[in-house]
Amino acid sequence: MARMSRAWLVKSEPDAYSYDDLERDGRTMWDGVRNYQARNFMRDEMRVGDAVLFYHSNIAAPAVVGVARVASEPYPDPTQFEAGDPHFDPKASEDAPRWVVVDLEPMRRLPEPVALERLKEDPEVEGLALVRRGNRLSVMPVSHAHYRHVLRLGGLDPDAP
DNA sequence: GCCAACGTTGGC
DNA sequence: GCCAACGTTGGC
Repeated sequence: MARMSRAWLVKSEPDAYSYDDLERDGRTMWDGVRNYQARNFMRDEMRVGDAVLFYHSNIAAPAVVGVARVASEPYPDPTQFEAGDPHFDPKASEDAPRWVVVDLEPMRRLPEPVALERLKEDPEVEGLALVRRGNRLSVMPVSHAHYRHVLRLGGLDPDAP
């Protein structure tokens, strides 16, 4: 039996890379993740076809703004090998890569962005890592129930293709 | 292995 | 711009 697809949330500062940018590019390499917990989720659990909530962070009104799709298996993050790159890691080598990426593709923009402020007062999303105090993870798992709820809040039918 | 200092994230 | 909450680093 095929693996059940999973749902995730990724954060991005829109000044650095926004959902608009993802739609413009059509596909992007999700590079620069330098946190072990986030890395482990990507490396060990993210697979092609998984759904991804795309969240804009570090702005006046942080919000989930769209849905993306994991478009590749995890593979070594090339920026870790590039001296001079902001994400260069001198302790990583081609033989022993430390960091991974996946490719992401845009799926649907949410007709109504779902603000963090909105989620924080919603008992339906209790347990969602995003609304836990002090959470700084940039890649986190989202339950199917929470994923579907966020889509509905954003004005999408979770059962529509 | 402890823990203080430091750096980063990200909401506000 | 502030600062709380973390994660990492490095001296010991």
